[in-house]
Amino acid sequence: MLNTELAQIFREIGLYLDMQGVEFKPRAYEKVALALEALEEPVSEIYNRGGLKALCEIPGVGKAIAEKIEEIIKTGKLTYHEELRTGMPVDLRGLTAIEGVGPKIIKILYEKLGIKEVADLERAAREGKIRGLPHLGEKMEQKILKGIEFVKQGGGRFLLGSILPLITEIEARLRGLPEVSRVIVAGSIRRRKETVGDADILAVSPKPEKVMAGFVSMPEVMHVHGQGKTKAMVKLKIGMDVDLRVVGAESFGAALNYFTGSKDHNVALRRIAQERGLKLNEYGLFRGNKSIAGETEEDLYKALGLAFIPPEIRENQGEIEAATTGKLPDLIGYKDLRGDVQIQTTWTDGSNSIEEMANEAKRLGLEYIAITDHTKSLAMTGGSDEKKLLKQMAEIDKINRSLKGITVLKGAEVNINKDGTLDIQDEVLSKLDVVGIAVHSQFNLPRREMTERIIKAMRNPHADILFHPTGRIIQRRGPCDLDFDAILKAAKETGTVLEIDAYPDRLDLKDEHVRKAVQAGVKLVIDSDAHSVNHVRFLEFGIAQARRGWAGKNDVINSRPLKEFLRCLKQHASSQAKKGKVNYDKSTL
DNA sequence: GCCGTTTTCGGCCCGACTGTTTTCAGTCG
Repeated sequence: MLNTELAQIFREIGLYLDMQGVEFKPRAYEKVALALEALEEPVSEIYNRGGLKALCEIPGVGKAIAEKIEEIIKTGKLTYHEELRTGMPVDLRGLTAIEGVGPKIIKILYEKLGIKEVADLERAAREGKIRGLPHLGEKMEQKILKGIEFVKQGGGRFLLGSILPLITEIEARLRGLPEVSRVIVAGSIRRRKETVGDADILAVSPKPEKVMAGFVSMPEVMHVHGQGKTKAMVKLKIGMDVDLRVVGAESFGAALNYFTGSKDHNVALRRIAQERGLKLNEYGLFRGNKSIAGETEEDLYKALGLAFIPPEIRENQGEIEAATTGKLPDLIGYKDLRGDVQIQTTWTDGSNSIEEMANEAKRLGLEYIAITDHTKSLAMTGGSDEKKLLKQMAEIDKINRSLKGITVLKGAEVNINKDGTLDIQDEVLSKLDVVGIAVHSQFNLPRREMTERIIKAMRNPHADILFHPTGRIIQRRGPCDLDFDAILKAAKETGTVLEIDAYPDRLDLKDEHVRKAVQAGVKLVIDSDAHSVNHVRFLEFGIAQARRGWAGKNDVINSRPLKEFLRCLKQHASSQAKKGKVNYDKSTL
């Protein structure tokens, strides 16, 4: 039983209890569902390792839920859940995915019309049977039909990198309205989550109605869900919902904090406020009726006794504890990178030349780049063999002689064969400055075989960086099944650096892996995986991912000047150490 | 049902908007 399946059982119990009007328990079950989904280790393994006691260490799991988990692991089902489902056998997951449909409405639909699944609901709505039910009228009937349509279109989440340009433009346009003094995009976009479900925009204005009117009449808007005095909700033509909220300047910080989330982070902050006899809402932090903070987020955190917490790590994953004890990490900054070390060119499947890529990187303020075209077993990209690589190296030498202000390093994205060997001979690899290794085929090997394959490749003395370590492509391909802890251990042992591939649909490593790597003391690079000059700017998404994983500047070696960067790579470190030029000590890297 | 350097019992985040209402329930974030 997968963690997500367990989570779904508990989520459904929460919904059933919600229907019955039970207080507080629904939230306990929902919370446990989220906690289980966030776990990397299979719950069954936790149980096998430490029984009920170990289960109780999962946040939100107490004695009662631990016993329920045990029952599911032992029997494959949960009697309590089965009983609830027998009482109302409906497709909770499908129905709650429809906007405006929650547990109470589902109960009414089932009891009055016998609706069990989305298809039943759609039919009933089309036949006009929804209107007239308690709490349901003609408008809800239409809203439900629209919601079903949206779900059918696969509506859901959007890649951060694909929607950020549009949202930034909308933000700029709002800022241009004469009635508006401040605008900022909050929500999961401000936290730089890799995918976002909607956009939350916050504005300060003395005339909210005018701002609302300007917002809902923008050409990108397809539908207005709702429009009040201070809040409007629309759906854009691209299918994404955008909420706009207008507040007064005195509440800007509190509102920004509230709309940035995450929800869990906010709940935790409010609890802290409460413990101090205060009340926190989107208008400010209050003692009685008196606001004691709220104009800026900095004030707010300070008044709660916390250091300022960067938006990227507001997930209630330990950042609040760290902020109380002064142990927040000093995150890498958006301007801290000095080089980009994965770049493809027209030599293989890129669309720009080495010089063009170098000039773009220079324009963005970088000091060095590594050209890392594909290698021969990736035939469809025209991957380089040894001969072509040597030719490219000579070409790079030539380019470096004429290029000013940026250095081009010789590299390759070397393919890892199925057996863990590399598809370029060591003799040629030894001549490269940067050897990236990557899996590009046979993604579905069993966990053990895949892990051993990659570790074997990492043990090659010339392999410097493991590119896109899990191989996932967001919304298209899941990660390879591998033992990430074993990969980290091998990285530490061999001095192999792990990549954060900043390409918006890769972002591989992802945030939680980054955090593990940082904790393990494994070094990272952030690079763009650019295949065109327009892609080098993707570095910002990689930096965001690194920040979400609590990485500091020190953890990311391409934040260092060129010479230092090279010293951090295996082959350079060891070869120069041999020559007695550098005191190579992995522990200081 | 969970949780605890104020608690093993008594708390559990808070408000906007909509649609259905005749003062509010449900959903959402």
